[in-house]
Amino acid sequence: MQYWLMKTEPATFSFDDLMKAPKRTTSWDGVRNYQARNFMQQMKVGDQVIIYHSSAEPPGAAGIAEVAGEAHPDLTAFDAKDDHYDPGSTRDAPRWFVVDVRGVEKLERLVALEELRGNPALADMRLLQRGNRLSVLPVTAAEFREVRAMAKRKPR
DNA sequence: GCCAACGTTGGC
DNA sequence: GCCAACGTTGGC
Repeated sequence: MQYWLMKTEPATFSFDDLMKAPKRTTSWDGVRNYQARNFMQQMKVGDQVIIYHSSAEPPGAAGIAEVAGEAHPDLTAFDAKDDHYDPGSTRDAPRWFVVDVRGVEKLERLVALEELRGNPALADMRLLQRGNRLSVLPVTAAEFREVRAMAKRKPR
């Protein structure tokens, strides 16, 4: 089993939106970055995912999800009217993929980015590396456990 | 293959 | 709204 972190802007699609979705599941569409795509293609059913709220006040880890369906073509790339349309992706040769993500549980509290940065146990977390902009990132098992543990403790 | 211009992400 | 840190595009 592997662990991941996926970013979303809660103003567009929040963790609560995921929990309210049919079967608490949604296709994670719109990823248009090759490195992020490659990570999604590595995901297996049952992999655990931290859902992270970006461009939020405050930004931080909001909830836990799991991979419910492995990579398959992102249909929004074929739709000329969609914001994420890419004429370079065709049904014969899809360029972009989604995974299906199922909400598992909301964290007891949002663990803010600032607090993640302040935790020495997370010093190597990829999310916190300078200049990181990837919307899909691997997380180690230890980092995953630590973020969950932080949500159960009082904020510092 | 180089690299300047441009677009995007995302924290602040 | 600003801007650093990217990734992408396209001329050459």
